[in-house]
Amino acid sequence: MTSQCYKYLVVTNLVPDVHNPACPTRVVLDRIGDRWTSLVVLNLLDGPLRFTRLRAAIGGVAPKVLTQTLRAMERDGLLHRTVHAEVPPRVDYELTALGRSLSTPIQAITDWAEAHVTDVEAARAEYDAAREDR
Amino acid sequence: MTSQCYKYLVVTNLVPDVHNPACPTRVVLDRIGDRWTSLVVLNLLDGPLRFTRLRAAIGGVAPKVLTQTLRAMERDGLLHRTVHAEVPPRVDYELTALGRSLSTPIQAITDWAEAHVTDVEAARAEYDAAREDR
DNA sequence: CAGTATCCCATCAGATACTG
DNA sequence: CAGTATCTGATGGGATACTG
Repeated sequence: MTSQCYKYLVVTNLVPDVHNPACPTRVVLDRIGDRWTSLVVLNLLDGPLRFTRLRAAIGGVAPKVLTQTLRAMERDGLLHRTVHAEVPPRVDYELTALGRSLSTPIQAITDWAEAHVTDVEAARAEYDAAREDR
Repeated sequence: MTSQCYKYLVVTNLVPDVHNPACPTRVVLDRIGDRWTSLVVLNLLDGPLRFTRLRAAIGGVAPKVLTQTLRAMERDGLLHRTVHAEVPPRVDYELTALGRSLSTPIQAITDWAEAHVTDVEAARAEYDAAREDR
């Protein structure tokens, strides 16, 4: 149920800490592994955006889902949500320093992906071809 | 439906490539964002393991799920699966060079998590406390 | 404009039992 | 030993319509 905690694995090669409910790396993977969080981070790096602009910048995200994503990120301290007392309403989303710092691991993933996606796709094609021969 | 591709976002700030079905970063996030792949990578860094040993090393993963994970990783060229013609059967799982290289972005995530998990948890506590006051 | 409210589905993941 | 088969539930994500 609970998984090994990466911290102890990487640092000391210890046995699984089965009763650790909040493995740091698991927390982060659950967040940036979702569909939209990393795109939100990248799109807000240049400065704050309001809801509709952000949604258009990302593309293809339903308003409900974007709201969920932004609320979760706000809760985690990754961004600030600022409601301006205007009509029509204006809400700005801006990364915190913590949120901006998340671009480092995201960039590491993007870099790896760019460098190796052709290898992955070749491997998939080969694997699938081998299975088709039967 | 299809999301913006990270490549064009990061490199050129272009508009969403809505019809790109295989955004490299999306492919990678879908893989390492799952529950077990990154733990498999970390546990195989020191050398090959057979199924049951790997399962014990990771801890808490059902055999069906581990098999799914390993098959997907094999298909992506991240590891080799070697069946020895013995009784009882012996199957070794060993990372490829590609699989080992994946430890770089995984490590970037782990590092970020270790460095900032207290910030995230503090933000969560604050957020939840603020909501409870009503 | 910035969301909510509903409904819905696919997928992931786990539990459990069984097998070549 | 190294899986497969089956069932099940949780959750993430999406479509659509509506509202303060």
